[in-house]
Amino acid sequence: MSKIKKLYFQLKKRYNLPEKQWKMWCRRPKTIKEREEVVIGAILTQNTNWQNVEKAIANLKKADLLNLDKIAKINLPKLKKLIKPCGFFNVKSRYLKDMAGFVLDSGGIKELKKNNWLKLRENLLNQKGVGQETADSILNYALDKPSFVIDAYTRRFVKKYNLTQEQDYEKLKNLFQDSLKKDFRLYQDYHALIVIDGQNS
DNA sequence: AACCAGGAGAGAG
DNA sequence: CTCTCTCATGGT
Repeated sequence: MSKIKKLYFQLKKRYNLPEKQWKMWCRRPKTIKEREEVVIGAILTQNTNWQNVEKAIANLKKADLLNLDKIAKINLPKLKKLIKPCGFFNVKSRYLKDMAGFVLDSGGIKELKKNNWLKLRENLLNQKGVGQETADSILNYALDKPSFVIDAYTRRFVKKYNLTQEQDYEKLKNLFQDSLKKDFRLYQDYHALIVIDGQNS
């Protein structure tokens, strides 16, 4: 068994991965509304801690704007004001609107889910404001696709357990994917454990 | 008061 | 292709 797989069982046992430990960013969305929230969160959380994102999301929810249709229509200054707490609001507001447009033009979340996800990943990467991490977050968390997310937590995790010296995003991604069954739930759980382990050390 | 927190794009060399 | 700079807020 690979080191990565062993670590998974080890961490799962140590942290007893129960539903209650699942916070918003690692909870499995079911409804379209929830999936759209994940997409929005994926953009807002860029280079920001989750607490600030929660404030921005709370603002959007309070204004009843926490869905892609509304985001696509709202005027830019208003959107900026609402997402201000999570920083970089000038770029993120533009990214959000672009993303909303992209999803809607594609026929919505439901249609996107039917796409070949490798092709969809390419399309996502062509969107301004969507890099590899954001694309994989959307694919894995919002669309139930087995695309492993490499982020700052994952990189620290890899270093902490001496899994490899590699820094390249794709190579790190493959390191995990090649060692694990292609299961989007497993990828989500693993990433949640990586974050929990990172916060407990 | 500096520094960090789940990134990505644009420009320089 | 790799490096550096910029975008900006909130908590410690």
